Amino acid sequence: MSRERIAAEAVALLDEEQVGGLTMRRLADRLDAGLATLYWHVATKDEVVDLALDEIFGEVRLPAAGVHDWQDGVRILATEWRATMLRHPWSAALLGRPLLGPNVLARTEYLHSTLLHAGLREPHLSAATHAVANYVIGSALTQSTWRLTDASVRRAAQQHLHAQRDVYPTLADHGHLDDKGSEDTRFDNGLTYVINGIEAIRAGREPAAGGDAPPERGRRRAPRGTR
Amino acid sequence: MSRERIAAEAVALLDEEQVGGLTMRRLADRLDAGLATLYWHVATKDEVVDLALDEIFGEVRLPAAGVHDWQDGVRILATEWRATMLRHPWSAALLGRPLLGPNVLARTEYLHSTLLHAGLREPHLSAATHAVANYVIGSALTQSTWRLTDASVRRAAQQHLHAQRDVYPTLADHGHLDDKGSEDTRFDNGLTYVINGIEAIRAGREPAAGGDAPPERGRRRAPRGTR
DNA sequence: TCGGCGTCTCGAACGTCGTTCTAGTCTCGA
DNA sequence: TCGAGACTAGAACGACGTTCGAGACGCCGA
Repeated sequence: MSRERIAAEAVALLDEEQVGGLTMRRLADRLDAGLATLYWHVATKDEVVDLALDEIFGEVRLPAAGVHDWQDGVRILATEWRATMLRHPWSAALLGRPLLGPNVLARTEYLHSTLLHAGLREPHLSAATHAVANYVIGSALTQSTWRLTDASVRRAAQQHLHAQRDVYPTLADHGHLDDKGSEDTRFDNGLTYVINGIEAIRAGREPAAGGDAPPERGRRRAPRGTR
Repeated sequence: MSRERIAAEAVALLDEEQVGGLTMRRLADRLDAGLATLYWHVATKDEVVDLALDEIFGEVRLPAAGVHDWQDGVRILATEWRATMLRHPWSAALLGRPLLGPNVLARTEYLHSTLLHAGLREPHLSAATHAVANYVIGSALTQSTWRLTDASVRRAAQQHLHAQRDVYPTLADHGHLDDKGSEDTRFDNGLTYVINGIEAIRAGREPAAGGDAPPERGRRRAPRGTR
């Protein structure tokens, strides 16, 4: 038994039975091993979850280097990232832990360096990096959750919304919970807003509201009176 | 004992001890009641979680109606929303369930109607609504998670990153995990990208990439040949 | 060849959790 | 007075995460 096998089998178990199905006992059974054996290779269940999460982030293919402009690069990465999370919908519910595995870091590295080479500088460099990542995470979380909710609850919610159309007029009238349009298209459009918003700053078309930028590395704050 | 007290006490318990501290037994103790009593008022623990989540979303103050332009309205709502989630960091980890409480719906209603009155139409109306919401959720999730991680783990992660600066050159050089700048500012900047991106579409300054818009309600597709 | 020491395996158990069962108390209208 | 609901609660069940101690396996120096 190896950590790789544990990670792979944990992913398979999660794919089949979602978060509630991941049990140390069940995982040990799948590995044809005793429960204590599993605990010899892994300290806690949280560690298994971290392994499973980083495992699936390894599925996110990085765009080829130097082929795309920054917008396409970001768009490809975000799309791949989201697709991976939707392929493993349990991942969204488990994000309440720091993601520090090598695969996750590699994807963040790509995103950050792409935006850096696009010409972004602090404070917008890290703001843009987080903006894209957070948009992807939030979208995947919302959508996975909705997808994992049984159809009966979904239908009940929709009826509840329409029954209270005086309280929620806009939501009811526009069928907020209905499956209107493709969810993929909605994600793409939202991603476009984010990318266009970043591009406007990058190209200097918008006032760089900025905020308190951290002092540049290796550079000192200008002495009083030089400005 | 009432559902209101249960919700309030559950929030208090979660605030003090995070997700792991919420136990039906502990909650019953805080309510000066037996365990079975609690189960008479509430069917499952999930129900308690739903109550607690909707309870804190009631803290999100809606912007005054008709005072702000749509950008300020969205910005105020998003800022309040995020502040509430950061005030109760456990909320981020519990979002893997459908949010259908009245308080959550009321906030979504405000967001949706604000964007509608700004002039947005499908497919951009729902795309923009989800974009703002998902950005807020993703940001709050990322930040709460990082905040709940003990300082020792955070330090270890930073050192790990710098030790492998050949693997993650950009992240290490820019101190990706360091607390650079204010997190509030970073959130504000990211929100600006999203809002500006939406505004560009709304004002027609960007090609409305669109995608497959659902047919308008009550309107039929134009018959063949009329275009 | 032997003995010993890491590596790996595992059955059994502990404590805690969510949940249920059953029996009990209280209040109030008929 | 009495009976039916509203409400309380002790005790238990099964499943979970985790730990303990004992054993099996292979390799290496003596």
